[in-house]
Amino acid sequence: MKKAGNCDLNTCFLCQYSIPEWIAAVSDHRQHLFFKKNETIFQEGSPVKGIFFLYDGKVKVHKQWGPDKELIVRFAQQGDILGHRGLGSGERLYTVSATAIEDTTVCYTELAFFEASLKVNPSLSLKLMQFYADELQEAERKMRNLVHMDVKSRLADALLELSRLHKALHFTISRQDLASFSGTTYETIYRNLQEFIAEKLITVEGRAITILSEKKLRKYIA
Amino acid sequence: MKKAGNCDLNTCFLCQYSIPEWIAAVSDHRQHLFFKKNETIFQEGSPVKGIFFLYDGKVKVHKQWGPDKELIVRFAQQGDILGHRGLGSGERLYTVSATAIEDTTVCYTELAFFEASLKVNPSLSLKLMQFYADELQEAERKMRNLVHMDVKSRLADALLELSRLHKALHFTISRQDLASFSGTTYETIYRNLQEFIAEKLITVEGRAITILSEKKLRKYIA
DNA sequence: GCAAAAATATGATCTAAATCATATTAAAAC
DNA sequence: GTTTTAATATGATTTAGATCATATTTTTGC
Repeated sequence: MKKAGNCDLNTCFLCQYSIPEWIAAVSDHRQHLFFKKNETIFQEGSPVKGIFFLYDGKVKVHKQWGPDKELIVRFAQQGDILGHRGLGSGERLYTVSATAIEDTTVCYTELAFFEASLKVNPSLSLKLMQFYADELQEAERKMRNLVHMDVKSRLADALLELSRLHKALHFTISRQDLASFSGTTYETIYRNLQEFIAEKLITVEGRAITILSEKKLRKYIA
Repeated sequence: MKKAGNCDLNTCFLCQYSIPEWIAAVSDHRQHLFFKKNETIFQEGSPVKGIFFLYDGKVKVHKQWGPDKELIVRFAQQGDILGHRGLGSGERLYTVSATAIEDTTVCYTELAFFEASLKVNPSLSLKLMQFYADELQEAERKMRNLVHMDVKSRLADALLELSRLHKALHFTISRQDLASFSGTTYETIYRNLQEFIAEKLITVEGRAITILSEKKLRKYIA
């Protein structure tokens, strides 16, 4: 991790929903950080010192289980806030890890500054609250899916979610990450991908996946 | 559902974190509702008109799956807010159902009034945000448990959670609800309860469960 | 550029937990 | 207070998906 070039003060969650007068303060208090692919941005269990905003790149937000198992709870996109789970009432420890899955630039602000920003910018608070509500809904939907849907349906859901995030029918992801995101194992993902390929719902070249029929994929979810 | 006696304007999430000057307004805008055991307070998929606060009784917050499967995401306690997931950015539909599991009194306020309350009471907004952060953390922890822990461990987790909520080692819950809360089926819960009884970690009399060894139960989770 | 590590491919085996089936008991409704 | 309905008890059967094993390919660190 090293410092990186400046962000445009216009892209991230913080800048987008702060009043114009506050942007100068943001500019003073932000810090740019660069993470290479596979570098850890923050680690589950370590103390929360600040909040991150993804300026460029891709990040997976995940929970560890033992030495070699994980669950990916979210893929963060440009502009997204990272580390906000630490704002809860308990001890201030990150409850998830964040890892760059490609070279990534983030803006960082100390917790105190972010909390000041919330006080100064009502619409930032409001948006953050909405964001929490949305994430909570999504987490609970996923919980229900884990309990009641089979792997193939969860994989279909994951593929559609990834397509939505990338705003494209084509995207790149490792099978391992796809497994961790679908709440299953590599082997099971491998087999189910084969099935989707055979059914001509997707094509796969290495890590690149292309959705051929969003519609048919969606049928697996309902 | 029918009207019920007045609340004390001191118990619920809304009153607790509103400034004293606002309480009169709350008093004017609240409505008391009474729900008998098994009555639905609100239904997943129906439009959000307002927010509820649990004054007395017990409520399960659950997601439906098909005609006869569900997942209980939370048991609400006295003072708790209900319906707040509706505050997200999407369409204003409840994403969960809430059902009284014993005779229950709730306070109800229309959405507009609650949103006004948020604007007037910064500490209410702050608390709500913390509450969201906490719920999100918990939901993601449960997701991880669903993926990586076996049923027995999840049952242990559920029992300890129920004990925490009731602030007692003794509580009452149907096996069906315990299954829906642990993300499994009635039969599997039945068998695992038998095992815990055999191991002398709990005793069971009808729907009443008593935890004998919190410590040993906790070992199943780590 | 090469060695080591990680990710992928794919079959074989195993097992936890779902489903099915049926009896019994308890609770709620009329 | 009896009928209907829902919850509980418990064994038998099935199955989805995890785990294991091993070969191959790809990526990454030095």
